[in-house]
Amino acid sequence: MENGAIDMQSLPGGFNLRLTLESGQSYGWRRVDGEMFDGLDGATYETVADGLGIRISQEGDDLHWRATDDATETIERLLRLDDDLEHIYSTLPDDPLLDRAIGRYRGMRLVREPVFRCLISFICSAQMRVERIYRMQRSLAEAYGDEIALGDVTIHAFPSADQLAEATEAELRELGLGYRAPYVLDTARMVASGDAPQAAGNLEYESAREYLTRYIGVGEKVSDCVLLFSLDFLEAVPLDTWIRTAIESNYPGCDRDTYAETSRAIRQQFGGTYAGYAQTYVFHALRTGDISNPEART
DNA sequence: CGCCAGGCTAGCG
DNA sequence: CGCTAGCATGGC
Repeated sequence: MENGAIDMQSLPGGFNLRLTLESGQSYGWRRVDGEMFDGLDGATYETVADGLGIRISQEGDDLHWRATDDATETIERLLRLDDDLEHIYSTLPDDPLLDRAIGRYRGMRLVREPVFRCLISFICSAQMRVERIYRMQRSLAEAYGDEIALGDVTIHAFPSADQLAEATEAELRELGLGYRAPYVLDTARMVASGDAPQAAGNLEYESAREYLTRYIGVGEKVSDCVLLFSLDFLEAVPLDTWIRTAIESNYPGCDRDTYAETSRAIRQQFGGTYAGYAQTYVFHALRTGDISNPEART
């Protein structure tokens, strides 16, 4: 077991652990000192990544961690501490909605999620409330994942594709996955048989989005989530219900006939390269109701 | 009770 | 191709 702290004082744009892990991007961290969204500061979270059991919490400019081995590089990668947030903010457009979201959520970073659990998480996300998605992924981890001992606590890893491929559809329905159960199972079996989603990483963005729809339960929107939250396509803008609402009210010129065309328009509206950052700030603001949309029709 | 949630698939025309 | 009915489950 090792302990450490990462000093984030000099990190451009800062860092906010709670916003980063409770904004519906990653469903792979479990909050251990309370339920998700209960608003407590100094929250503590656990996950397993790179085979390491990790527990982290934030106190001011320090990100404290305890892990089964040195987890510094893993944490920096998972939480995108390599992103220059100030530069990214500077590429996003000035508009009332985005300005207020950035002002309120300064330090919220995108995540760089392990791709298989990201894929499964967002297959499960279809027609599902964010709060329930967290519980579903935790159920999958407890039912099929490895148990990692960290001191006197046990952390459940998200199952590998091989592990999840051994489940049955009936079991997954028992966990409350509903009609997504066969999607999850078929996708896990595809990945387990060697069809790796990482292959999308070598493609140009729109080709990559098309590529991931090969998996059962993955359409354009879920594909965009995987590209954005796992595969470093920061220009990806998942067109979910909240973003579509924002497009209608705030960026009506971006509303087109097809997903692909609306995607191009909103990506350009959000400054191109880091458009996915804008998407995530707007998504969190509208979903939580933290910010009343200045352009919304009442 | 009805409605809706980070949509997708299959099966039409 | 584009379009849409149907889909599980739980919380309000």
